[in-house]
Amino acid sequence: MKRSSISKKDIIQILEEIGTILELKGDNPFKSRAYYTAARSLESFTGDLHQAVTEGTLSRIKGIGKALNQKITELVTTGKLGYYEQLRKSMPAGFKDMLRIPGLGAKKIHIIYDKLGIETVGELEYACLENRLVELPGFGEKTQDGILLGIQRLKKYSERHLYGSIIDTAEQLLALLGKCPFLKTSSLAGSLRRCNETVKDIDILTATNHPDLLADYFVSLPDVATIIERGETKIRVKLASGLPVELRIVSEKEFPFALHYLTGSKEHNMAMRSRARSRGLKLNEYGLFSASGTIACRSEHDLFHALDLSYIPPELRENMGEMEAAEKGEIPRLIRHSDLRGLFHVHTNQSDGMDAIESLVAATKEMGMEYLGIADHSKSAFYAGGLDVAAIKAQHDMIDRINSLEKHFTVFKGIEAEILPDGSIDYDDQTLELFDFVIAAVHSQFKMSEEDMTARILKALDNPYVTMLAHPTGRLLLAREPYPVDLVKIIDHAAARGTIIEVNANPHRLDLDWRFCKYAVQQGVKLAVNPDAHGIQGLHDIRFGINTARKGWVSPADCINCLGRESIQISYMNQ
DNA sequence: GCCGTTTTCGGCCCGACTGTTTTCAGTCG
Repeated sequence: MKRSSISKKDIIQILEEIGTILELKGDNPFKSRAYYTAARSLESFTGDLHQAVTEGTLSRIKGIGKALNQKITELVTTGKLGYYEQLRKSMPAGFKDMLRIPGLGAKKIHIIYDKLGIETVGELEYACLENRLVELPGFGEKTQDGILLGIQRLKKYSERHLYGSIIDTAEQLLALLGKCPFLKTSSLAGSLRRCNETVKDIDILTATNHPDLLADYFVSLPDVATIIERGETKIRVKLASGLPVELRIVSEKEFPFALHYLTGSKEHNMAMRSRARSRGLKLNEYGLFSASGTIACRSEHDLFHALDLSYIPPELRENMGEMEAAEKGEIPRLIRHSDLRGLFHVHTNQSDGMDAIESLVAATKEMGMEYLGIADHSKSAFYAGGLDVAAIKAQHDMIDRINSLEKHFTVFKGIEAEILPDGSIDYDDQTLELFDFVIAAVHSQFKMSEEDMTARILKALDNPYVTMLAHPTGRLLLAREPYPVDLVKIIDHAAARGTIIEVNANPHRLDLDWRFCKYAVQQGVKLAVNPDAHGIQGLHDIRFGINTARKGWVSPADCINCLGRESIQISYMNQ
């Protein structure tokens, strides 16, 4: 069979775009949903697409039937899809951007196009300013104002935010709400509660007997800048920073159902509701109902049990296998912050870190850890003050001195060594031998082909001194795309060689991605949740890495830094 | 376009809010 060079990512994007175009064309909404569903299925599919096409196993993937099988096969073999090309030609390119304007959907975009001939966001903005939308059927002054405001906001704010950059704001908001005398219970919900790496807004759920008074309290909080929407149970506002917040208000009795509903994901909710429906029940955010009445649940645990499922932690609710696992009672005991016994990948002021080893040791002990793995940059990272051999020896002397004074704590000697473009490590074996562990990392030459980059990293993993692989894709969330690399190959190779893969906890990285953690764990790869700290403050980023690991189905047994210091020394440190 | 313990056709999660309407359509999550 012929094969094109089209990537899985390209295919996913095309399927999503087809879904969007069908939506815009006013086609059967379930058809467009089928394309979105297929795109999501491919996202979590870790097999080789070319192989699946060759072997005819594509239709085994959930959500891919006859038609999508054909289309994906065409994409994989030719790199193109006639249906998609035609579809794209049949609709102005600007419609896709218009769909991003809040309050504007497929139907309204069509009316605007049919009556005014508007095809782009720019034209639309101009038409609003000329007051030309108000006369359209179903439109009015407020709609036009809303669209104009939406366009301006779209220009001003990026749509997504890093989890790490808004979780504090969210928790502060929750704490402020906690001071309201009418509040009974509250919780964060939405993608923030599911610990997604980036989120669109803050979702908060509250229970009270006095919805009006709680709502008044909320909208009068000093940080609330504008009220976007205010109903009896749902309020949407923007904070002064531009961050959207949605508050839902329910009764205490409804709280568990609403919490589950508002936590999502949407796909998980749909699966839950389908499951309820198939048992003759109805599930919504207010309760679980049978023909004879309501089924009381005091917690989310009760709700899952009522549907014959074991409890599914919020992080796993992505409809990526959690329903099936919960049905069989196979949800793993996910890793927790308190399982951690030590931290690797910490930089000192000897390369580009801010603090001295002694301070980092004290801070790590304060966190209840038994060991600390120092890993400054290696010599090729001159931009970061990478260590030459003399500096390494000086650092090791210092670590020896510290260790000689510590009875219940060990500092391990490590290095974040550069994987050079040819896949070699930037120290000779003699130098590498000096370390307890070596973290291999790519920091240069990102613009290689996927094939070359994969070969580069595979070769580095073959180096017997390499203990673990740092941030496998080099991505910076919302800032820099991952370099092209075949993660499945990397993970398979790490499994074969016993190389550890890092889950980098820096909130800008969170790399290895949770979608691949699950695959790595299934292949028997051990992971290390590493802070990649450049100072004492950065040590606490570890919590973001724990979130990612939990989302990736990682249990304590899969994570080497859940081992005590003696076990880790024996099992994983170079002798 | 997918799917099957209401199965090969006829469903597909379900409700809140807004704005434009006189009872609902569109959008959103």
